[in-house]
Amino acid sequence: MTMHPIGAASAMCGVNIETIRYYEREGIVPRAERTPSGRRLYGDADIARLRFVRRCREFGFSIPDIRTLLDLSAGSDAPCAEVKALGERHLDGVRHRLDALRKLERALAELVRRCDAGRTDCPMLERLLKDAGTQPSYAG
Amino acid sequence: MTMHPIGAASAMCGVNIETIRYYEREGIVPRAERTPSGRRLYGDADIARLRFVRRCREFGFSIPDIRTLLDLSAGSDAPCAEVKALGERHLDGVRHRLDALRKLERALAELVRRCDAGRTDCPMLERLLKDAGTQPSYAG
DNA sequence: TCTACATCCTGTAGCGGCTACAGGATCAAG
DNA sequence: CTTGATCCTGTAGCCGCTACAGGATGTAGA
Repeated sequence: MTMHPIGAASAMCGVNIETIRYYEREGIVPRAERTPSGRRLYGDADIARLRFVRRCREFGFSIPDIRTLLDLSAGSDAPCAEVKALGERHLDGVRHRLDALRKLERALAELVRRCDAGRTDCPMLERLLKDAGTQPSYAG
Repeated sequence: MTMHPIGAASAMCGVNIETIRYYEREGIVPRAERTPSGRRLYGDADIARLRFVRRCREFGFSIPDIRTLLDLSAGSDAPCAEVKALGERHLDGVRHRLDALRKLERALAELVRRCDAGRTDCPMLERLLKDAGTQPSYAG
């Protein structure tokens, strides 16, 4: 099997070198094989695993979630129900953050809109100084 | 002036005790007055400032941004233009995150939707394992 | 007065998920 | 044989808190 040093592996999987080493420290990917001088070597399976992790991160899964997904994908029994449940929990979380961020965007847009540049008194500062109007509840 | 210990001040401004101390360490609020035994004491102006900081945080402003807002509100010249500019920059950032999160939500919803619990093969895992379909680009 | 218990103090470490060094070893090409 | 790229380990920093440990002080009741 063709083995690649970490730089090439990084380019192939789209995960930055430092992050690959971090994943190894965290046990997300197994300790890589080494050359006699101690340099890491990656085969196709390793690179596939790193790509999987990257894709999971792009979908916003946490490191513990990814650990679970890796365990489920390694197990022999049908994991689909559990995978789906995990995905749904994550989706719920994302939707909550989305709601919070939408509220924040509205409140912030309103705050800025009321602000006419060039005047002496500043409505935006005043609203931040006093209690007034719609308060966002930011969580994202 | 009536002075309050940190617990009462915390209740009045809605900022947690540890966070108040953190703000003091960071120089967001000035070092509080002390009793002879070294306990912090807060007056109305201190509590108003803490409330201001809390409100800024609820609008998602960063600590450095809040420092700037505090400087602007303390200055004697008309700060509205700068305040507005800062608000707009922040709003831009929020909108970018909102876009990213919306894309993520769509991609994730699609990923989960395709997953029928109970089957042996798992489409969700497969899509994470292989390159396929819409990839989110998560940044929030 | 003694005893509980609440509140406060400083200082430090942890969270997540990286990222950015320092300081050194090793490798490939010319 | 030199240059420069690549790699190694280990540690610290990012953000905005939060959670201790271990101790001092304050307050209220018996």
